[in-house]
Amino acid sequence: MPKDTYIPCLLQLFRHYGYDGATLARISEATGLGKASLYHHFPGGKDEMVQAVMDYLDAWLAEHVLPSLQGDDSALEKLQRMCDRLSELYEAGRQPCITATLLLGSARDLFHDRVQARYSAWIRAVAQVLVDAGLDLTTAQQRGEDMVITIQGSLIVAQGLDNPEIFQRSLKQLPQQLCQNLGT
Amino acid sequence: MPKDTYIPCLLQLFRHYGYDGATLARISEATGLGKASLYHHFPGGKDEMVQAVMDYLDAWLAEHVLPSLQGDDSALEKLQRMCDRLSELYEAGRQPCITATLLLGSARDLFHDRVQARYSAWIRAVAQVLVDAGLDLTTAQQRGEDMVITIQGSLIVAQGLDNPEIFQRSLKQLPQQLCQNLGT
DNA sequence: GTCTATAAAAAGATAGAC
DNA sequence: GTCTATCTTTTTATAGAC
Repeated sequence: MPKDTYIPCLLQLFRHYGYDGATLARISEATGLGKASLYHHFPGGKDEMVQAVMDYLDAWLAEHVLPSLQGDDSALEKLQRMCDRLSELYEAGRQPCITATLLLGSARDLFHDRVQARYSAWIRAVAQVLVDAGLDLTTAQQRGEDMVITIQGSLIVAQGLDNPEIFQRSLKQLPQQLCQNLGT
Repeated sequence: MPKDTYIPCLLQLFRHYGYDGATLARISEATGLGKASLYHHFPGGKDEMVQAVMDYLDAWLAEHVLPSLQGDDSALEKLQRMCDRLSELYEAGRQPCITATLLLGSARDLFHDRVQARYSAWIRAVAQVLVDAGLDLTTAQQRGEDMVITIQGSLIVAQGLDNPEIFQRSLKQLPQQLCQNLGT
């Protein structure tokens, strides 16, 4: 089997257990591969596995999320499309975000740069949509930050209260909030 | 030294490294205690250490945060006082939250109940303030959830972008947002 | 590409002296 | 209450056969 086959499984493991908690024993069991086979696909060990998962997600975001912000329709419609895609990514609030998991463990230093780059790009893309809709740059930037804050926060709280609907409600209200006081 | 001495140090370790990442070696180095001494104070090992940290935080919240929601002044003033206390707890956005760290690792099952209880109590307390100020119960409950979402989310993003000011800005805007459309 | 077997290192935990 | 020494288990990683 080509190594890409195992990426979704690795994503699942790392976002649930974190870098330290996703042990080779667990990974071996979940993928059905022996440890030696895992090192055949990922000679760099867990480090390389996480990088591969991040590559996969970067591609997914570039293909499915960011394009939803393009087009001729209104900012509100763009942001609603984006939220629909994000709901898929996090399975309607039932799945944690791997960036949060990586930021909050001992592997922070290893992956911080990648997480920072992704957050920045994402915030920038949303801010651009709002600037195009007539908002000033500073406010647009803040609302981009607010979007990531709301996504990450509602995923945490959904986990903490064991209630995915908290994520769903937040996501539903998000586009309206981001478009508040837009001239158009 | 009595064991309470080491609680703040343990809090620091667990919220930064998570349950798995806070190894006995690191704990030993940070506290200056040998492993055997750690087991003298905490016979249950790391599990008991985390429980002790959670006890400490529950007491801190009960003593410093929840009382700020009592009194005769306005909802806005109460929530502003609460936010000031939270800023201390998270050192103005430079420290992660231990509940998020515990939810996102392999120790989730061990501590989920405590995290859930804390979130619920906190949400309830804020909702009560808003109900007393005239808001309907459903909206008040949602705003309580929004408060935890904003706190947790902005701490994550502040970590991810290495910029504590994101937390500070969110916290500053939070009381106004929670009091939106209040009759009084 | 996958396996069994094994090694090497790290982590959790305990015994017993001081 | 703290230490050194030791033990057990887990985890990461590799060698080499198929």
